Amino acid sequence: MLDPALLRRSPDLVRQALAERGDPTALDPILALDERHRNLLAAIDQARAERNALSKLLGQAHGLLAKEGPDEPLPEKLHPLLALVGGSAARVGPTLASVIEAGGSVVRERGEQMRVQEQEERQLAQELHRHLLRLPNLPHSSVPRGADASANVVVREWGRKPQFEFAPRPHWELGEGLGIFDFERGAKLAGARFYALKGAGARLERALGDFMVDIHVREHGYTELWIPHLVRREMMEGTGQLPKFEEDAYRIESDDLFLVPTAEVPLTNFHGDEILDAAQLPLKYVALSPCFRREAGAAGRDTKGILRVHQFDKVELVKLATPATSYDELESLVHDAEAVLQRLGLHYRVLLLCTGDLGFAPAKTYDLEAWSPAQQRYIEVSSCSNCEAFQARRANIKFRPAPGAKAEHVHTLNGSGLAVGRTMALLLEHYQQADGSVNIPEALQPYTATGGAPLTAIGPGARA
RNA sequence: GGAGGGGUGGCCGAGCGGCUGAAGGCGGCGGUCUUGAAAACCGCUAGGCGCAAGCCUCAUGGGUUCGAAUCCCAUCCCCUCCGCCA
Repeated sequence: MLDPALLRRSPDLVRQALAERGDPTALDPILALDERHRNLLAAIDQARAERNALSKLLGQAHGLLAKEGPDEPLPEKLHPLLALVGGSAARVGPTLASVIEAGGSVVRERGEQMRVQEQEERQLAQELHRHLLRLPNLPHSSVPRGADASANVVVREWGRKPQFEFAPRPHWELGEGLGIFDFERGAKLAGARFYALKGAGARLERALGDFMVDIHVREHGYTELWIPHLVRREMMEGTGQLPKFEEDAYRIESDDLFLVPTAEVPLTNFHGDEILDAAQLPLKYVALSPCFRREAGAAGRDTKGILRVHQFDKVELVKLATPATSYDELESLVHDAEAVLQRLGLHYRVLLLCTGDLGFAPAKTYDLEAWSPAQQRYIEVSSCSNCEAFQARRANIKFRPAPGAKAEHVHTLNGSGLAVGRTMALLLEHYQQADGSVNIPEALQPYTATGGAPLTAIGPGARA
């Protein structure tokens, strides 16, 4: 969600930024709604102030009435009542009882009016909120302008395209040939775009996930989290998947829960409705989780292999940072993700997405794309973004810059570190041999072997 | 699934229908004292909107009332016990 104050203060700036994102959705209806809403609020405010004042005096009058009796004249300090009731002692009558009666009916009337106004106000507020939730984030000033992916900028490349003395085969052929992918049975179980892994394939999936999490925990200082894979609707709203993209998500109707499309949702919302100490920031979390996506609208794309499927594993990185450091944190987040590809020896490039290719919540995004020798193209294996306060505002995540200071929204960042399924696919293609076998890169071998360093204890101070 | 308890400020926790935006404690901040620190003592310390006056917020919505954190109804959420169970 954008800062409503910004919309009011600099509508032109916002309009322009939204246009650059290719989403010139009318800001103007929102501004109009906002104005109506605020006017109404002011009116209600004033009406309520008057009613409160009257009520308070009436309360005192009631007190006197109980003590003194109904025919007491109105004491001096309650004379303001007469003005509020809209009469003089002569018209209303000089006694306590008569003033109370007149006052009561005035308040009742005003209450009726206010009730109507309040109802309208609530509707306006809701409508405004609905609109605001559908407005995408504004691009950061360092984001290149462009209408679509063709305007993305290659920031750097790492490694080299592997050369083969034979025609490299695509991962789905390799996987089926080795008997480690089973597309048919996956589809039998759950339908198209689901698959199964077998033997070394299943092991490789687990190994890759562990390998990635360990790097981030041990070397990059992230705290591992294990989180629910089903989340409430509000969490999906918090990170921006809802309300606009509900058709992309799997939903459990009986409980109105959603299967997470990415661990970004539970990780980012982990501190929802909290005020954090500045000293704890940045918070860095990593989780390995399955991701569920309906891929609505992707019909016909990437139908072969495991690049576009309804369920895959992903290691996700999330940071909560102060606004002052969030862009530095974004750079280091990208490096954290890159480290995994480097360790695996996979050639990749880093892409800075242009305004038109930016997702809904991010202000700035780098994509990591690894090379597919078989398809002769780069495949996205990670997307690292700074969402600034966009998600924090929705999820209500704040921090206190200094003790006693006013709480501000944190900046939220997220990035894949990495998508496990796609990484496995590209790894198979990279390390394939002429005979259809595949070598396991050295860095991964401790994880594909059984055993490893045993966990001997869990306790305070233990490094997980 | 059955029965019950509960949702109040950064946290814990009180709160006769009006003087309660809310006692008390913890935590935090500032001060006194001290060579310094601790302890002790004193003071300050919810959020939102608004230039301000002021208004809103005691889970959410509705109702009763001149007036609701306090009474009634509905919804959501949390917890406890029992049953079932990886």
